[in-house]
This record gives sequence, C-alpha cells and structure tokens, in this order.
Amino acid sequence: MNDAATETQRDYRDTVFLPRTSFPMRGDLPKKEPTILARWDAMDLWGKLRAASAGRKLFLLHDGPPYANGNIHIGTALNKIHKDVINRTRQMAGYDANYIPGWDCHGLPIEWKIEEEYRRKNKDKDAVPVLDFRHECRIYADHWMKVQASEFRRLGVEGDWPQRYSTMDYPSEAAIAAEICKFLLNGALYRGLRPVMWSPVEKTALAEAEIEYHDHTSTTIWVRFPVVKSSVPALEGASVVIWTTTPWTIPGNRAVAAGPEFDYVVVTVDAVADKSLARSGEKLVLAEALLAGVLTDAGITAHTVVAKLKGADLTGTIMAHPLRGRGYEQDTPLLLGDFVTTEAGTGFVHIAPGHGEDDFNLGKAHGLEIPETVGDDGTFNAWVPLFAGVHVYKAGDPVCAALTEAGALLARGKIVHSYPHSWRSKAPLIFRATPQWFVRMDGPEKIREKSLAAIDATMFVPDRGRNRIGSMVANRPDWCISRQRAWGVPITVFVEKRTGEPLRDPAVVDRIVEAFTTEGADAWYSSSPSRFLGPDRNPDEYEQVMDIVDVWFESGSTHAFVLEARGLPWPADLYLEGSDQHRGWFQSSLLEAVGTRGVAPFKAVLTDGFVLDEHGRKMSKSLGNVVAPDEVAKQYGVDILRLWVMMSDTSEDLRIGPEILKQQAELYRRLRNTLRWVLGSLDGFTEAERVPEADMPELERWILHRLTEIDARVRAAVTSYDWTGVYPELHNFCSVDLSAFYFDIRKDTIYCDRPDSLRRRASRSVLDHLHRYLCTWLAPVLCFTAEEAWCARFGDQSSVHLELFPEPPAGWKDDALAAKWDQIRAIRRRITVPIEEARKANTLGSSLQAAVELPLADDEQTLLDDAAWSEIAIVSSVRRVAGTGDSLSKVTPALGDKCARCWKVLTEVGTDKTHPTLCLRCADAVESGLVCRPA
RNA sequence: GGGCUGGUAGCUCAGCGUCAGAGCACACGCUUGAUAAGCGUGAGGUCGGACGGUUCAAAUCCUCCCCGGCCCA
Repeated sequence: MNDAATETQRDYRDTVFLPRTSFPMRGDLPKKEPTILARWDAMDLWGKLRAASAGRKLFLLHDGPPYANGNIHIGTALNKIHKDVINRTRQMAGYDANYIPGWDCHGLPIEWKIEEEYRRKNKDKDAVPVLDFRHECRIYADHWMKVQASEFRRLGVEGDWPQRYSTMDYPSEAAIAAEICKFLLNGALYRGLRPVMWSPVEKTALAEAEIEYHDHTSTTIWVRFPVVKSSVPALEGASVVIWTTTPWTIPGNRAVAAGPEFDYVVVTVDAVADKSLARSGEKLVLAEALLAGVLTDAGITAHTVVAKLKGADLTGTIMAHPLRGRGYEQDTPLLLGDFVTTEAGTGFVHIAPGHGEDDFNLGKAHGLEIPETVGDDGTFNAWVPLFAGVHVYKAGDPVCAALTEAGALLARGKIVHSYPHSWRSKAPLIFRATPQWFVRMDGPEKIREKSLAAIDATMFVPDRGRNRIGSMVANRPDWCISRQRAWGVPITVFVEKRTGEPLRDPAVVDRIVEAFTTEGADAWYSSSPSRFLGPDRNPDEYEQVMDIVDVWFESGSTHAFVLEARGLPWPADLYLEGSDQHRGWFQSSLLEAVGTRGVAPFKAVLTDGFVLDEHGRKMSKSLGNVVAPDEVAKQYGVDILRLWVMMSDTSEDLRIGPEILKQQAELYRRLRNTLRWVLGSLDGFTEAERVPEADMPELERWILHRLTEIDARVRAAVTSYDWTGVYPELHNFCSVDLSAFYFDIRKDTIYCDRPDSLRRRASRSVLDHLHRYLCTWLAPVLCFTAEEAWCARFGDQSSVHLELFPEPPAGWKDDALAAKWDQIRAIRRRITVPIEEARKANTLGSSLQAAVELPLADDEQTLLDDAAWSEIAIVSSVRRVAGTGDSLSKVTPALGDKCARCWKVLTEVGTDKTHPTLCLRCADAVESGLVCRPA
C-alpha cells in the first residue's frame, strides 16, 4: 500500500491511451518503397487485381507508347504516374481497369544511334546487310525497353508488364502491315509527287514531328523577271521583282505569284548609289507597301512612279525566266495567290512548284510542270543547266553569279531567320518534290470529314483540346507515310510496272501478313517477291516498294494490335498523353482508325501539360535545371513525386524543382502523420466497440458528413478525369478538419476516457472509417504509403489496392449539421484569439489553463452547452454569456487544480479520496480497471 | 509571324461581376501524452501591365501591350 505522500505523486501516464502503432513517423521511402514493390511481385498483386475484378465493368486506358531510347525523364514520369492514378482510381471505383503498357520501337532516332556506333567504329553503314542492321536496331530497342520498364515499375506504375506491347513484336509488325494494306485496298493510299521536308544529310523525307526550327543565315536575292508579254501597257519593258531566301530554288522556278488585292506600282529608276546593281532608267514592278524598303535594299536613290495597279490586273502577264538564254527558256506566268503577303520581300513570290507547299498547290492548280531539280543527296540533278552537281547549300554564289551575268540580279543580302532543321542531324532541310506514299484526306473515304465528326463525338479533358486537334485536322495536308529508311515496317505494296498502279489484291495482303506474323517484317527483305505475289504473277512485272512507314502510322495503329487483337474494349475509354500529342499520337491514331474503321479509337482524350522548372522555364541540360525522376526517388521517394503530380493542375504546365519538392515532402508529412495518429489511436479497436451513427455525438457525425462530401468529389473526378484540386482538398481536410480540429479535440477522449465510454467508442468508430477512407483515397496516389498504413492494421497479407473506395451510407450526409458546425468553428475563434492574447500577457500557457466567458448572440446560445464548448475549445471551462456575436471571450486562469491525468484544471480535483490528484472522470476511468494496457 | 493557352501572397492552387481566399513555407508564442510531431496567433498580394474600355460595381467582361508554355510557319 502506498502512503499519502507517494499517492500525490503517482504517475498516471500508464493509464492514458497514448497512440500506439508500428507505422513510423518518418517514411524512409527511398528504402521502403522497393521492399513494398518486391512484396507486390511476390504476392502477384496484378494477378489478384485482375482476378478480383473479373466480370466488373471494363475500363481501358490505352497506353501511348514512349520511344524506346534512353532513360525516362520527368515528363514521361508525369505521364505514367498520371495514367497509373487514373487506372487505380477507376479500379477502386469498381471497374476492371486493365492496363497494357507499350513501346514505340522503330524509327529514325534508334537507327541514328546504330549508325553513330558504326561511325565510331569506322564501319560503312551502306555495306552492312539490311537485315543485320535491323537486327542491331532491335537489340538496341529491346535494351531500352527493359530499362524503361524497370524505371516505370519503380514509379509504382501497375500494369500487365509481362504482356507489354511493342511496335516491333512480330504480331505488331504484321498488324501494322495489315493496317497499311487496308488503306491500300480501300483506295486511300496513293503514290504522288509532292514537296516534302527532305533532309539531304539523312537522305529521307521527314515528318512534321521530326523537324525543329533554328536560326539560319540565308542568302537573300532580289531578282528581275523581264516582262515579255502583258495586256497592261505600263508593264512593257519592265521587270517584275521577286525576293527569295532560297536562291537554289531559282532553277526550279516556273511562275511568279502576286496578291490579288495588293497595290502594285511600276517605277522608273532615276538614280542609283555606288555598287548598286540597279540601272538608271529601268522599270521595275513592286508592291507599293514594300517600295521604300526595296529601293533602299537595291541602292536606288531616286525614282518615279509611272503606274499603279492592283495585283488582279497583272494576271496574264508573261515573263522570261531570269536565266533565259542559258538553258532556262520557259515562260514564267504571273499568277495570283492568297498566300502572298506584304510583310517582307517585294510583294511578288517566285514559285518553284517542287520546293514549297504553296508553290506546289499553285503549280498544280495551273497545270505547271513540277521539275525535280534536286536529288536525294541535295545536289542538282544532271539535267539542270548551269548547276548540275552543285549542292543546294552551296548554291548561293553560283546562282548569284549566273543571275548577275544574265543581268537579272537586282540586289543581294543576308538574313537570319527561323528555318527548319532535322531533329537528329540538326542539318537544315529543304522542300523537295519526291515520289512519296500518301493517305488522302479528302477522297471518297472522307477521312478528314469523318475525323472532324469523331472529334465532335469525343470527350476532351480539358475541352480546349478539341479546338486544338480540330483546327489541325481541318487544315492538314494529306498524310505522307513513307520514309526512305531501314528500321521500321515496310510499306508492303507492289506497284505494277506497266501501269504504275499499286497492286490491290487481298490474297497478296494475306500472304504478307501471315509471313510477318511468324517472321516479322524482316520477311519483306529476306523473301523473294514471288512468295507474296503468288504463283500467278510474274515478279518481273512488279516493283516492290522498299520505303518504310512513318512511325506515327505505327503508333497510330496500336489500337488495332493492342486492343482489338487482344479482345480488349474498342474504342478505348481513354487516351492520356502530353498536350503535344494533339499533333502526334492523338491525331495519327484518329486518322488511322477513321481511315480503317470510320470512328475514333478513343472515347475520351485527356492531356497533361509540360514540365518546367521552378521559374517556369524549359528544362535543359545547359541551364542545369533538369529534375530526374530517379533522383527524386532516391532523395525523397516516389510517393513524393506522385504527390507532386496530383497536387498540381495537370491540364496546365507544371513546375518542379528543389523548393517545390521540399514543399511536397512537407505536405506528405502532414498526410503521413494524420494516418499515424489514426492508426495509433485505433490501437486494439474491435468490431464490438463500434457505435451506430445515430448514437454518435454531433462532432463525429460532422466528420462522417465531411466524408460524404469528399467522397462525392472523388467520384466526380473518377468519371470526369479531372482531379485538379481533389488531393489538395483531401490534404486540407487532413490538416484543417482533422489534425487542427477533430483530433486536437478528441485527444482528451481517446487518451483519457474509459474505453467503454460512448464518446470514446464513437470517436474510435469514426477513426476506423477515417482509416479506411483515407487509405483508399490516398492509395492511387501514395501507392506505397497507403499500403503501409493499410497493412499496419490489417497485416502483410492484405493490400489496400485490392479494396474499393468505401461507399458512405446515405444517412451520413447532413447539410444542416455541416452548416451548424461551420458556425461553431467560426465562433471558436472568439476563444482562440483572446487565449493568444493571454499568452502574450503571460497569464496563460496551455489552453487547458483557461476559463472562458463566451459571449453569444441569442440565436447562438443553443448551439452547444457549456461542457460541449469547453470540449470544442479545449479549455477547462466555458460559461456562455449574452453578447453581440462579434465580441471576444473573456479568458481567465481556471480555478482549481490540474488533474494529473487529463491536465484539465478543475475545482473538483481533490474531491476523490482514492485519487486526490485526479478529476472525477479520470478517477472513474482508473478505477474501472479498463485503462491499464498491457505493456 | 499564326493557332491554342497561362500569368492571383515565397511555393502549390481556389475564386471568375458585389468587402482579395486556403494549405505549405515564414515570424512570434504555446505544448512537451501525435514530439525530427501537435496547437494558436500573425505578417505577407496596387490579383502580369494600361492610371485603357464596359459597368453603380472588375482578379472576374472587352481591347491593346509585356512575359512564359505547347503546336505550327
């Protein structure tokens, strides 16, 4: 037996239910995440997920294939994490969300890497057999596919990794060839001469996506086109002046274009400066708006305007090619073009139909010849007078020399302007007319029209994506799908030599597809044509096309060999990529599917933005502002990276950097500690303890109401795909509603009440719900932490990822209660503010030392009783008094002694004989015999 | 240069016609029974610019300009 002296000093700490949990405060994520990943592998979580959701409504996000080259970067990580979150939320919302990750494996960049290795070894690429070369490309792509797969898995991305797809799998190559042949058979595929962006270095045509723009210095020339025939008398003896930044296109000139609405003037040169190539007395024709500039550039110091006319008046005028008499004898007609501007130049555009989009279209409309002046290697063809063999990049001087000699050069200069370059070799490109294979947009297949209709029928998130892809599809030219390269799927077409027509025979197509399925596209190179043409055709009569197909066509066909071929839902529910893919994969997939199936391969298109650095600048090695995903994983853990994604507005560009990551780590800590307190306070909770909602205090019911609100927000996001603000709100809930309010208030109850008290049981029942709701809501994002917090309660055999979002019972929602508690929390500030003032005045430390007189307006008096107010405000006593509603409480030190167990200051302390240092509630709790926990 | 888009506290984001908001960071306290945690209070913004327009009233609507991003030329 203790004597009285020791009795007063008795330490009641052992009788207090402090939080107890194995869930540590610090995540130690970089170490822990890999072990959780290993556990998922060991338990075959993916297999369990698929089995558990068998028969549920299918949801299919079709993975856009990243390119199998190099380590993943932050943008790829963003996209894959975003996809993973979308998949997981759908899965937990009750769908069967299968996900097949895939890769884009063919194409120029990989080919380029292999060629680089050759160059390093001084090997001649053209001497390597094509099948060997293709084999090396395959090995290379396979290597990076494996590297990226492990990087994606480290990010926590869940999916069917063993069954991943790739564009270079044999069945994929066969399917791509089959898709090409669908266009062949339905007539949309044609071979035509067209100016395409051509790289003389790589000797291939390039797609828009393979082009970048850099500054380039070009020689500019002003050239006279002598008028030889015109219905306008003023033009007799005059020269129309053109301006161009590409002197090498002069040999390809076949016309000059004017703007129909512009004003043009005929001027007589009266005086010229030294070294000017202009001649006193000559007549020149120019746009009026550009006259001053041209006169300056040409060194003309005095002139007289002799006539003024509209562009439209000039039609029918015929000029001589400036090099007439030197092999260029053809006439040059003056045509009208809408594309002519008066922003720069002379108001006349020289037209070389083989070297520009506008030029080509205008030439075609007027039946002009489309000369092929330039060869694959960028040199003028042998038939080109004066310049045969000259490289176009070095043609500036020879062309100027010839023009000068012919008296046609009016002036010469230099300009630095943005000019297209190859994304691989960085070499400048040229427009060049070559025979290429195209998918027509406006044939009887109506690909453009149907695509626009498909865009209308698609859900875009955000909706502005619709505009973006819509205007691109409305204005794009026919799809050039041929590339003169080796690493890809060949355009499996034979052309009949006699007619020049492609052979459209389903039996031939079947033989090709069959061969590709078992041998891959290599079969095109390794087999004799007769294998495909069959016994009834003479291979000598056919040309086998050896071009490969644009990689965008391949990735645009993934819906066929990933979804259709595997019996997955078609069209996919969702495509989700960066907003740059409006021109890339979204569009190629759309055109491909519309051309072959008439509809889009997706029901919805979701885009994420670009990742910039902390200051909103582009990331680049030279700026040193690159954030690498694996470094974040090592320093903070993947959950921090995943949290960053979902705390951001993914529809806009996102920023990341050291400060922002630090902030995310702070936000994470709050979420983690919320889980930790819940777990610790739930220690030993059993079903027997649970209290029906109807018996719960209002505070508990208010928390349940809040759960219904967040649940509604989550479920809305599941269907709208718009998660912006949802996780910030969840964080806010944890921080403001739980940690700073509910938990803070209920600590007294959880720690000190008898375990059988209704209040404590009700609170623990709510904590049980909170644990389940928070873990499942967080699981799609903090996939590791939520799992850890789930298993901390339910054991290592369980997984939060096999759970569904719990459905709150309808009775939880109580808007009237919510309004009431909003009011209560607002009034609570009338207590916390004066407590702070008392602290400043040194009259108070802990809020439990305070006794409060709370002024309330009449209508506020009945909100809560005094005991409830003291509970809510965490003070030792509250007395309601009449007030105006906006006055602050009077705060004084509470009378009585501090209870040694719950620390409230109460006059009743000392009245219990057995426990003279305790308040009555605590004395009862201790005496109940229920509060001593096993150590 | 064109299309689309964004610019609200140090950071991440709300607000989108009627007194500028939240979280985090920061400062100052409290607590020491969520403790490499927790709580409170506070400071911080002429809402990119225009002494622009519409309106009784504008971050919020319109115009122009500046800066950034994506796509294109």
